[in-house]
Amino acid sequence: MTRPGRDFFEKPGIEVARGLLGKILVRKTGGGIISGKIVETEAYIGEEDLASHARFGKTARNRVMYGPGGFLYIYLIYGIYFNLNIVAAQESVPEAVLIRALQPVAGLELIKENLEKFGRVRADRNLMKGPGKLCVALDLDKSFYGEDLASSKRIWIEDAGEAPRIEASPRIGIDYAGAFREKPWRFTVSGNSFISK
DNA sequence: ACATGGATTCGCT
DNA sequence: GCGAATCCATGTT
Repeated sequence: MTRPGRDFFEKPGIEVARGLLGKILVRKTGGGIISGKIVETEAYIGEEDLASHARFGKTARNRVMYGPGGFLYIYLIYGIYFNLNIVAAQESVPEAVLIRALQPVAGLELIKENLEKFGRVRADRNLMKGPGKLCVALDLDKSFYGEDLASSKRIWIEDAGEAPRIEASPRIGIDYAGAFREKPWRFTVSGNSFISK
């Protein structure tokens, strides 16, 4: 297992979104290791992408998107859930990849504990399907904003050497995005049952 | 300051 | 497959 370095992330967002599929996201908590295979991603590409948080330019919230690739962009959505993004492309180019679903690999008990703690989410179904639940399962919060995947000791990516077959489709939940609504920038591992839809 | 609205989820059909 | 709840951080759209 090798850990992708800065160069892996400092490529166009679409390439990173595809490249992340089949890789393992590892989270080290006080209780142990949680890990999952990335099976669903979405790319958000630049200020002209009307679905992207960068569409209004640089703000306090999205500033990390304008930094170098490989850092985490985490934000609160609907007042309750966090979403996990990985910044792509080079400094000053605001691109990011939303992680939408993981296939559990290790730490199933910890995942269930985290979901139970959250209360709203039942622990017995669809463990890491959907970006909000995935963050609950991994016990991620605002303190991970700006975390560096290339050097962090509590969250990182490992390359399992897999090159899965990939399908592209329109992104989820962005009906407001006008001409960008139909862009096929959502990527899934072909035939995998752990994707969110 | 504060109204706004959302890169969702769940539960019901 | 669809509709509605939910609620706080964000940007002032």
